[in-house]
Amino acid sequence: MELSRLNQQTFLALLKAAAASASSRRLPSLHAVYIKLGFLAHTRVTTGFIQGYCAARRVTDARRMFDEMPRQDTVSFNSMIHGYAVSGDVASACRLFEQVPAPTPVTWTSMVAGLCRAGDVGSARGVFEKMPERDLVSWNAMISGHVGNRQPVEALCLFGRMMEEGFAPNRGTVVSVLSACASAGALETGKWVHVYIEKNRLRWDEFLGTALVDMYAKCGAVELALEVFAGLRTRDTCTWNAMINGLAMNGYSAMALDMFRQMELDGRVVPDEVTFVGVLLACSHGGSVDAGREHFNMISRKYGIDLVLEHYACMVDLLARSGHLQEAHKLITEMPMKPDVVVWRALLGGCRLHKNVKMAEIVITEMEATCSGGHVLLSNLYAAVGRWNGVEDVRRTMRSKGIEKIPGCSSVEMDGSIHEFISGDKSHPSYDDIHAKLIEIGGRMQQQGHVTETTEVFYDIEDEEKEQALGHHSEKLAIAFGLIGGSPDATIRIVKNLRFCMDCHKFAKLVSKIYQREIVVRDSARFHHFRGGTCSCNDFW
DNA sequence: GTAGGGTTAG
Repeated sequence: MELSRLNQQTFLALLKAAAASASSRRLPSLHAVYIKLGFLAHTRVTTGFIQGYCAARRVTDARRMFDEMPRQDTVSFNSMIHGYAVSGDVASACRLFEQVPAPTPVTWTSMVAGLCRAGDVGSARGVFEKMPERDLVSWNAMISGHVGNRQPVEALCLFGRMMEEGFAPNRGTVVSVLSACASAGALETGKWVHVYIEKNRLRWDEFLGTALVDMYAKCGAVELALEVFAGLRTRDTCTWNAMINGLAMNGYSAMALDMFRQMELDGRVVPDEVTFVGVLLACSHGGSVDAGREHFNMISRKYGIDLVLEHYACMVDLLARSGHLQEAHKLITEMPMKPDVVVWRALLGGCRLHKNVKMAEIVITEMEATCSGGHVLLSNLYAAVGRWNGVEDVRRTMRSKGIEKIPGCSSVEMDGSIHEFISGDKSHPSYDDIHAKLIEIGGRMQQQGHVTETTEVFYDIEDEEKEQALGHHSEKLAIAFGLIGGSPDATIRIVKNLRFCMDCHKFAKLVSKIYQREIVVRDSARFHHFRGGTCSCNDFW
């Protein structure tokens, strides 16, 4: 039977609608009609069904139709491969990829994206490099794959290569690249992208606005984030979330809460669970326990949003930080889901801050020791109160369980490229200069009568040795590097993967005073803006 | 528009 153009379009429209509604209950009945009318030979419509079933996470049904269709074309192959890739079945995607008669950039890109989604960036990159020809989307897929797998520096390098090869970035590209800049703290590159957007008049949408606001906020340039945010025509929930969270991370707690109020007043968008992570973060960094409790209660009562693990983690963090250790512990025991290591670590952090060893020991026995974070915190806590045998015990436990301490890593952007420093690493080409600078800094600090804090070094060793070990913390290397290079009045911007230790925090404060340099450090929890010997966090983190 | 790439939290 001939399927008229109208019917074909009607069918495709119906399919699209059916696939869009998450439950996809209508797919089977559409399927039945389709069989009854004998339309199986219509490749386009069958492909539509394949996509519909894939979108409904019914890949097996999609595959059955694919196998039954009389003429499989490139598009149906690609749709099927993409379906496998999205569902996480990379093996099947690979097998089918081998059978495609004439793979196009779309086919290859589906594989690249699928491997990235599955977390195998290495293989994805291998496939990407093997592609006979790449188009813009292929580049975008690989760039976003690196970003999604926490490899922002690789993403930025690839972006550079893409431009060298003459591809003009589009919105998809810049959104991913801005996200890379955000996680790497690459402000200069981010600014360049901003200029590129304006110059080439890329069309603004919520994705682009959000990515730009987020980039500025995550690079510690709050004023610029606010400026962009104010100038946006359209803002969705994500955009507001990026702004609220950006303010919270940078220590502007009151402004973050005010922004949330504005969001409510605006009325065009509805807060979601992410919004409240930002709001609670603001309360936490501002030390506002009461506001935190109020907002926490609001989440489900006023907004009907289900509380998720992150909300509990924030709340435990807030309570524990401000010394309400019992209440924090009680909240953990009462929460409806299994607490994860982030939650326990938040409580442990509070125990360390308030030097409550007893509670910390309870916590450590209650939490399943699967991650190094808790152990390191406990070990630091023992060190802080001088219980060196405790430190050694924890170390031994970690060794026996094969838990490794995550190495500290700090990065600095210099002249548009990112320099990474790993704790204790001596491999950077400028290491000798950095080392000399660190000695110079130490000398100037001593001249001014400052003694370094040594309580957070993990072993009971002589003080000089401890200082030596501290000298190698990654943020110190990065700060020294920042002092050597760049213009003498430029802000030194650093991104660190772990939290600041007490000593490095003090170090940064002193450097900002002695060298009259602004230093901005984003650690794993928040921002620290150092200026004239003080920090925006008021030593509360 | 029958196919591939994009933002926020943790």
